[in-house]
Amino acid sequence: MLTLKLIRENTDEVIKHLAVKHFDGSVIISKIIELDDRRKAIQLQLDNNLAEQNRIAKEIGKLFNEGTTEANSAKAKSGELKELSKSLSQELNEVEEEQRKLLMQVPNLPHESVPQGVSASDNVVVRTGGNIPNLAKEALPHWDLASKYNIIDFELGVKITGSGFPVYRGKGAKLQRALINFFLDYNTQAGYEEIEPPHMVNEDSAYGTGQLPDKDSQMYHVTADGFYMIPTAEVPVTNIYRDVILHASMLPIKLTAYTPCFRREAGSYGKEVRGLNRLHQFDKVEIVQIQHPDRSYESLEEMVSHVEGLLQKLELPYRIVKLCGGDMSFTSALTYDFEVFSAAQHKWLEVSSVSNFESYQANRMMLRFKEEGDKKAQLAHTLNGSSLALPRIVAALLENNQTPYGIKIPKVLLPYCGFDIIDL
RNA sequence: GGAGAGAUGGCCGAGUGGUCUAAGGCGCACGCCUGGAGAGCGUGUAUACGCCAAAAGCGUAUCGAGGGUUCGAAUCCCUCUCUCUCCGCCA
Repeated sequence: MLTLKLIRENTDEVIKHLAVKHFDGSVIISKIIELDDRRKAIQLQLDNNLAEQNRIAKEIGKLFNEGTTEANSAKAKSGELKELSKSLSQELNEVEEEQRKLLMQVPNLPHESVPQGVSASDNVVVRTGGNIPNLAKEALPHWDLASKYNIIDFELGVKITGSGFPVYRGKGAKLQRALINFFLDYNTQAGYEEIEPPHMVNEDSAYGTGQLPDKDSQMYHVTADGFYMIPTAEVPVTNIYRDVILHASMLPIKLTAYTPCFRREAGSYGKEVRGLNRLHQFDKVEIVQIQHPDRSYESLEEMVSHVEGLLQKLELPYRIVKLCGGDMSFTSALTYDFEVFSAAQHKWLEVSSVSNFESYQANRMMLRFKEEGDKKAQLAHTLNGSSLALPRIVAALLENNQTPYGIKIPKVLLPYCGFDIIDL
């Protein structure tokens, strides 16, 4: 959520920047400011009114203490004021709610370095690495390899739950565990504190990171208890600091967590989602940083090279793209996507998305910090990224490393797997 | 799931209708004292919104959340949430 201060003080700038995200803010912004003027006027009147009521009540209290029980005219006056206060505060609530609703509809401002563009094809490739293998003509896509070596069973998942819930078995299951451990170790060595958070969250948390109200159809909702299955560890982990005021000296806070992720992804079926390409449940290791506004872009770059290091160790061909205005998420100010090349599908697959949300999430969840000696708390910046999402990494590993005699496992995973090849 | 007890500031904890402008303590910050430290003494110690060009200052709200009674609610009433204890169930 953008701050009212920013909207009021830099109205034209805000509208101009929103246009990069192809969001026409002119009408909604002026509506928000208009509501804000009304809000202030109402609150001034209400506050004065309440102050008068308080004054009368104290006076009556004084009379009682002095033994006088007659205070009927004051009581009547207070009654009138109370009526007025009631309608004013109702009006105030309505205005505030309407303003909040509008504010929630305004996306985060893109950073000035965000490239212009409307779709993924306008994203800018900033770096590439690794080598794309030359596979034989008879090379198999990962879903065929998965069944050939009996390491992932998609049909069995359908029987147990439904499509998009694969069953990993044998070396396939072990590979999952190896990747998770490898990622977590790599992150904690870089100073991230390991967190194991709840896999379901309440409504407040879902609002805090922005999954609600607009993306509720993407989350599994446990209606009996009002919980949501987490679509990413970002939600529970970032919400650790909801309604918290930190000391500036505690920044940056760096956290990492492995969790399964649950996404309904309603309505998307077909070739694009075959095999591991898109699932309802998948494993992911996430990194989160809470940082001082002056240093959040340094952190973003640090997180980008951190994730890049993982892909290099896995010896996968990758590219890093900077998302254009039209392809960015609602809440992000700047996002780098990481893609690996899946050689049998001849496709780049997104395996990580590293973003700086600046104060957009922090404002929504009241995550602030106080500078030593300062009286006023200010909003922190939040950042997060995957390091990494497993299924597409597995897809690329299987396809790219296939040989006639089995699938080779990257050296870095050997201590975690205990094997260096998946064969028959 | 059943029965009971609770929820007060950064923390502990008092407070059952009117100087609550929330006692007291701990912690923290600053000052005095000291050769230095400690002890002691003193002062201060939340958040949001609004008024004000800004600061100072002032106003309003906040004692788990929401509603109600009353001129006046931390205190009384209703609803909800959460925590604890006991029982039941359970990895």
